Amino acid sequence: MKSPGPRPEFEKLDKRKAFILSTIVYEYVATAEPVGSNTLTQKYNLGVSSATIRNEMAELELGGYLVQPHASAGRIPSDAGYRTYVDQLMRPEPLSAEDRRRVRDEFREASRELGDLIEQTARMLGQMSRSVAFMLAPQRDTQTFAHVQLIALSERTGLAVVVTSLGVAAQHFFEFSPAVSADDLTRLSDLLNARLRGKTLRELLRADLAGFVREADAASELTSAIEAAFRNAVSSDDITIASSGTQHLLDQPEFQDLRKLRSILRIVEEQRSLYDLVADSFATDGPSVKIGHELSLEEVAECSVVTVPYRTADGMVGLIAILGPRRMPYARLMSLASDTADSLNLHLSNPDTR
Amino acid sequence: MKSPGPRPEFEKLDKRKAFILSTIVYEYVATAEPVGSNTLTQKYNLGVSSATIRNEMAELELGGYLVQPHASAGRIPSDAGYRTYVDQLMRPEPLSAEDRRRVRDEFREASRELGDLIEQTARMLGQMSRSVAFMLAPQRDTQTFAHVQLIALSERTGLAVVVTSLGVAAQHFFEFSPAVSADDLTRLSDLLNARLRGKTLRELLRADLAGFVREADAASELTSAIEAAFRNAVSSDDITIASSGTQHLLDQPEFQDLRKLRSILRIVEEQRSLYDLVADSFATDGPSVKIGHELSLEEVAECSVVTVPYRTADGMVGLIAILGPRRMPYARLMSLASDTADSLNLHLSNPDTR
DNA sequence: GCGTGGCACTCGTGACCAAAGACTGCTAAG
DNA sequence: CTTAGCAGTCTTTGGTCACGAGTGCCACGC
Repeated sequence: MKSPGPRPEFEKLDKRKAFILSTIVYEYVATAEPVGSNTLTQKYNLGVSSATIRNEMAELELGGYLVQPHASAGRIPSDAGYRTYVDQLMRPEPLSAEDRRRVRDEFREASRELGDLIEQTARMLGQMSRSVAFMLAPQRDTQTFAHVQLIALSERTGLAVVVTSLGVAAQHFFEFSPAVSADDLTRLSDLLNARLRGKTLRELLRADLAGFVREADAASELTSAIEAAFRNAVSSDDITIASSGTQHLLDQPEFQDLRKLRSILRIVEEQRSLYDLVADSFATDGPSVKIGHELSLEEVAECSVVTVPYRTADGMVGLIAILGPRRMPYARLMSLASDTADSLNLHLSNPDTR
Repeated sequence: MKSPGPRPEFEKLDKRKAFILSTIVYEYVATAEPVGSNTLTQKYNLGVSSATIRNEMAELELGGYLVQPHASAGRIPSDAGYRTYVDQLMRPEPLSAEDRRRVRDEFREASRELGDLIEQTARMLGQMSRSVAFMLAPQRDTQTFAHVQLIALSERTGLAVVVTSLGVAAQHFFEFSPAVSADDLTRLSDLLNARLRGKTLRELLRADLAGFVREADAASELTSAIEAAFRNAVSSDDITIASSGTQHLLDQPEFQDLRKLRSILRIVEEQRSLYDLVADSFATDGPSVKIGHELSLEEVAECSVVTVPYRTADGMVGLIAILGPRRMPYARLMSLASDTADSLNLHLSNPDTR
């Protein structure tokens, strides 16, 4: 503690400390065992004795980069340790040729319908990451309106289907009395399509729906049905999330404790929590990482999440996310998520693939 | 072994054996502990001594109704024991007033769109059963066609949306060259709707699509697009299954073993396996139960499943399923599933609710 | 000042063992 | 047919002990 600054321990790490920290992260990620000074000197070529490492490790612990699970154990990285590793120390790790090929080929035959697409991608990522992968569909309010169809199902009931360039965005059952003719519905559909084409869904909400209904000479009761359908379409209440790979959590030594596992599983099943966990990453560019307590839920304080946004042709943003133990192979998962986002972007922006 | 028949042990149980077997099932379901003769005489009013119970239990074991986990433990029911209990011994257990109310009220505000509906129901059942609940959407090939819309997205790409009375059944992106006019698409849509209304989806596949396309004077390339969309709509490849409540498995003592838990989780995540597990129950009427090895997958040999079909207004059949440990409260779960199916049936058949 | 060898100390882990407890099956008697 | 009693078996639990891993610190040497 002879350094001048007020928080000397958070100054930039010297070269040796940096190397030791990286090595500890690397080793701990690989083995899931706390790393001791002996392991370090024996398995890696440090050029100094274990006693020196011990001193360095003690300082790293003081600096908040490492913690000791118990007195006679080695050290493991703290949240801050991982953070430093991810931000400053680790080298990017490109995917293996085989993995890269798999990611690229995944979309060759893929659907363009968004729901199918995110489910398929989630499944692939779950397998390849050996972690929990989940996919958040793009916020819908900026998708481009393509079509609305009011369909008569019976004399008094109908279905409104709202379609965007990415597929069906919403459907809404409605009823009316007195009866409305199928012709009315068709006429109104046609008029809406003519007037609204090219707008975003959000803009639809502000359109003069009542005016259109009058213009089409249709029953005024339909106004509220259409409005409800549009509201439904932009609603972010039903966030679409596909997830896959929860069973991999069971392989992780840190989740042998069933209580921990249970609360994590609960989070993963609650789409809302998942959404809140990563929602702020929609605005980022490229991969970003949240480590341990940086996640806003106590239940996943022992997890980390890698996220990458993906974009559709209309510039809408969805999110790829991979959740695993803090002890995750960050570099590889970031590459995996990035490459997947790239492939997905390509697939979504190229109208000639299907 | 003094009875005359070839399999005397499977003859109808006498009254006392029946009572003992029921009590053992009851007790084991409640406590998850093997049941011994002492527990039985002390907690339940048997009127005979534990030695007598021991003799009876030995015979029940010989008859295949009970097994002993190890020599100095009590007995637990075998698959056959549970089967006998479910088929012959147990009394139906109506839901509590509160639970019944919850099931009834669940659909008051519910959507009529099938996807939303089964997801909501699965969530409710997951909570109320404290087991894994899953919902299989009705086979689609018998749903009634309501509408098809061919929508131009760009000069060379389009989207076909197939709608049934239960909501959107399928969407299919297509492309064509040379370009096709939006008018062509509209004209063809109108003609298809006029010609096909009221048929089942399965029948659509046999319709003379090429003829319709000619009749509408539309580009013949569209034939294959429509065909693909229809095929998509009836395809049972993408079975829709919603599931909920996996975290409850962790509470069960029998799944503390992570290996077991893992393989079950894998099954639950694989929709295909879930489907195969219960597919034959589509044909049943009312609740049915599969116990342990009666399930075709070794991974769930320690589980049981309760299923109940539900029906839509068109007479289509979906499935409610609850999967839990063999040691599940059969009577209650059967009531829960049944009542839910009833409410769902009502909701789906009544066109005035929405 | 920095690195190093050595050493005492702390803890968690796994092995081993003994005692306790839970049930059973069997036998002999009512 | 039922029952009390008893011997036998097997799991569970708790405790002790030795071991090993790893640390922190100190004194020494460059």
